[in-house]
Amino acid sequence: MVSEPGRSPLKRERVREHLMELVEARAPGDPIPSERVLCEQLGVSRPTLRSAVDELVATGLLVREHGRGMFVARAKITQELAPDRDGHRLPQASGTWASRVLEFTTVRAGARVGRRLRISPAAEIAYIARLRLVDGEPMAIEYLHVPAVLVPGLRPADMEAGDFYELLRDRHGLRVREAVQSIEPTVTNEEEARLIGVPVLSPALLFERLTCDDTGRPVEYVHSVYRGDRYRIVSRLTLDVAPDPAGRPARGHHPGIPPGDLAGRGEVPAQMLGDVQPAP
Amino acid sequence: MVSEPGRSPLKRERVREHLMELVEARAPGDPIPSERVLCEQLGVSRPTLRSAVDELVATGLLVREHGRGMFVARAKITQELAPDRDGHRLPQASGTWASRVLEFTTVRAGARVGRRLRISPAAEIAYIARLRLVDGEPMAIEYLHVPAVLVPGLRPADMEAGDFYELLRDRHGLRVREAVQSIEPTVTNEEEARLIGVPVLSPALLFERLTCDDTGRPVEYVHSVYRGDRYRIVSRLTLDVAPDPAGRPARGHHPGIPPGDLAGRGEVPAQMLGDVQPAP
DNA sequence: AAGTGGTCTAGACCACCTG
DNA sequence: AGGTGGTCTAGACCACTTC
Repeated sequence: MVSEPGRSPLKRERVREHLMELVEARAPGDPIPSERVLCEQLGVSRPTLRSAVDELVATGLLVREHGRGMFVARAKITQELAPDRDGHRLPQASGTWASRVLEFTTVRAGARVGRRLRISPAAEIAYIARLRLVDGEPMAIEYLHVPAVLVPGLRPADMEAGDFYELLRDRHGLRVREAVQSIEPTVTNEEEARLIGVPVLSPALLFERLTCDDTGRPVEYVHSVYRGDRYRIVSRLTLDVAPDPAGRPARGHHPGIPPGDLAGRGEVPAQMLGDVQPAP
Repeated sequence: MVSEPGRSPLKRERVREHLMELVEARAPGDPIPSERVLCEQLGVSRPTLRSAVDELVATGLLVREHGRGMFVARAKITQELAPDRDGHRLPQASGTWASRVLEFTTVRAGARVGRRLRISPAAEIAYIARLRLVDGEPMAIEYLHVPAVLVPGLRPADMEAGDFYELLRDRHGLRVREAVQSIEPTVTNEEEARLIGVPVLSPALLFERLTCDDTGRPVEYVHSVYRGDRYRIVSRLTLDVAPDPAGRPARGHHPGIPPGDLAGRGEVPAQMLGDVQPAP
């Protein structure tokens, strides 16, 4: 059968719109019709239908459950941001954090990690992969790299209890002082998706952090992936547009706000958030 | 033809591994074989091959160009994080920011926005959609909502030049004081992808911000989507593990570091970064 | 057993780019 | 014209869940 050749801007998009109406007409947790039923109703093949569903799943509006069906997501990914009546109380961090060590080995640093930690690529490092859990639910996967000479006798159990930085101080005499951290959006690959329990290609936050001790020596390089459907960064910013219009400009004093929001320039304090990486 | 039923853990994953080897063996910008050639080499159908490619494109390792082919991405999505020899200089923000107004209308707030801005759903707001550009390249799409009574006479051109907060102060007598902002990872939908020039389902950062003036009255609600392949947040953190082991715990004094990195508890300062949204 | 989502195939047509 | 990626189809088999 040949479909009408008129301008039909992406069948997938049409299906997505229909799905979004279905979602909006239902309450969180409600089931929606099965893939095969929707295919027939909409007159599309299953891969096409599934492709549209993929998008809503990635956006966090729909969830699939294997032999059961598809359901309107319970936790809206964009939930209420701001203040509950009195004050400006921010959503509090909650839940109990725990760790489960997945891998604990000593390996050579290699070129990439060695460069970051400023040690020889042949130097040994403790490599730890651990799952971070909140109230027993996987929240993130974390890959730590620490020069082995700095943490003799480190055991896996050490990485499942307490504060790692306190351990560095109390047992190894290392005082962390400063860290440079980058945050960027990513999507989960197969391994990450499996470990933190989300679909492949789900939104996630990628953290990279290089931590130095009080002598400026790098002590840890951390690479971690946080699931995007349950983790967000919330910050309260104190703004201060220059009280004196003629005085020194107050630009660059708005940590956490993307620079373009504030001015036509790009000067941003390295101090906190809000930096741009120019494309090489 | 029936494929050997042995444990073949996802054909797609096998293809992805092969593709990653191809990428690593080439320099940025180099072409890789065409989809049909790869299908034959790997013995998979084209949808399967494309599904694997989709993942690498989303990750930022590959780029597709319509009638031309597939190429190793030029800009590595995870670029060098840390310090260039002397000091700890952070990558500086760079480039010239500009704005292009896409839509400028006055509409009723509606339930969602009205609630956020703490005004009647029937109250009018200025709704502005604008593209944010860096050196002429699209970087983000931004949706502003400002109560119309606060900004009489606001014109589209006002939103393309200068600092909006300074405009609020100088022309409308509003002094922004505080903002609550959330940052979460997301993926682009069709509209966002088209506007900022990335593939659908690319990683992106979703900002939401509610800004209040010095009387605590909300003056703007902003929702913006930043492309993930060219934008990242970089911060320098000054850490301070309690110098006195017996004193009050220094926990919660590490802004920007996910709480689980520090302790088994969940107490995190609302002050800055690093909050968890429990699933409702 | 029957229904669900998860994966994969083989082939088709289109739009775009390069000779 | 011939290659490339972009989209879609119709059908198959599997794994999981429910009855």
